[in-house]
Amino acid sequence: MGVQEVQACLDSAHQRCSESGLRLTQKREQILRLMLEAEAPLSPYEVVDLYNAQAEQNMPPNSAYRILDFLAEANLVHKLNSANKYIACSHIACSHPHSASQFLICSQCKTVKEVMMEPKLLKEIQKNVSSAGFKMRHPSVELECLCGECSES
Amino acid sequence: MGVQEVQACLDSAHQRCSESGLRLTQKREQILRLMLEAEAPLSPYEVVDLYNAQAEQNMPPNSAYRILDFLAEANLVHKLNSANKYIACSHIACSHPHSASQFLICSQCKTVKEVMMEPKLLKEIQKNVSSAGFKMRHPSVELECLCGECSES
DNA sequence: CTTCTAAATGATATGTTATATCATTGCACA
DNA sequence: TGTGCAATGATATAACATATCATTTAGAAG
Ligand SMILES: [Zn+2]
Ligand SMILES: [Zn+2]
Ligand SMILES: [Zn+2]
Ligand SMILES: [Zn+2]
Repeated sequence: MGVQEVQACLDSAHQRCSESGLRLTQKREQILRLMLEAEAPLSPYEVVDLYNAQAEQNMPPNSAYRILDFLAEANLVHKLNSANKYIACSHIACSHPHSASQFLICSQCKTVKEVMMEPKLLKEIQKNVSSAGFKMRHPSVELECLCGECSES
Repeated sequence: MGVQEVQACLDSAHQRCSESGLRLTQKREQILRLMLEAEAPLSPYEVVDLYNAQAEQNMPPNSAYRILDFLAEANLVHKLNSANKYIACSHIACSHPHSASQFLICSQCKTVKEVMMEPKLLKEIQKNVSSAGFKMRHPSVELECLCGECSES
């Protein structure tokens, strides 16, 4: 992701946060930028290492955990449960509201693609939930895949 | 799950394993029984504790990890990525083949319900994967929910 | 029924990840 | 310019996961 795209995401993130009364502090913004530039899933400890290398500071692990939690709560990053890592949302600068996503994860090269679920599909899933007497709060659809490149070789 | 149901699952598991050339050893069977009786997600360390309490033996953690891995590979238990726990498959004794499942997880009481995905739904998900140029290997659909009881109170 | 072999399990150590607790900083608001 | 609460830092430790090598066990071969 180019510098100007990253900046667009950060701007959009600031706007969205202030609209919802969330505080995108300097540290949180720094971590978000880092995630946007990484374009790959990062664990909290990997975030710490990257941050400390770049900023020549010393962020403690619990701060990384807290900040990633915040960003995930704000839908600016997503947690990939199958890897216990986080990845920047691919739709921060998009105008449409963020609905549920499918995450296509290449088991070989670890590339991740975030695809919005069509309303029809989401409704289909929702239907099964309701008929079991449950109420859905947050779906997590992670698909272990092979990406185009990796399935060729 | 009653004693006779557990036994039916174990019998079915033995049959399925021998058909696929897998070895459902004594330890593996003991752990599977334990999971069937628990009817709740258990972490490897919880399995160790339960086993050691019941059998008054001392299973090391790595054995629990290995055995749970084996059982998951054999589709006799499933790994819940969002909790890093395992739960016995609800369809061991069923005659139909095991396709992909949705896991409805109550965030409050941690009840889990495993619901088979209808082919139509699976195909819908698959479609999005293909159109992104990926090949699906193993879907993980975990839905953070409130169960019937918990959503009332 | 032995003996052999590979797979499974145990023992042990250690690396990694996650969290708990309290102190300190810094920003919003009066 | 204080005052209070949210955010972050410092530190310790708990919980989780894995690596390595030894030992046992189960199945195959003779
Ligand atoms: Zn997103
Ligand atoms: Zn790939
Ligand atoms: Zn199942
Ligand atoms: Zn519940």
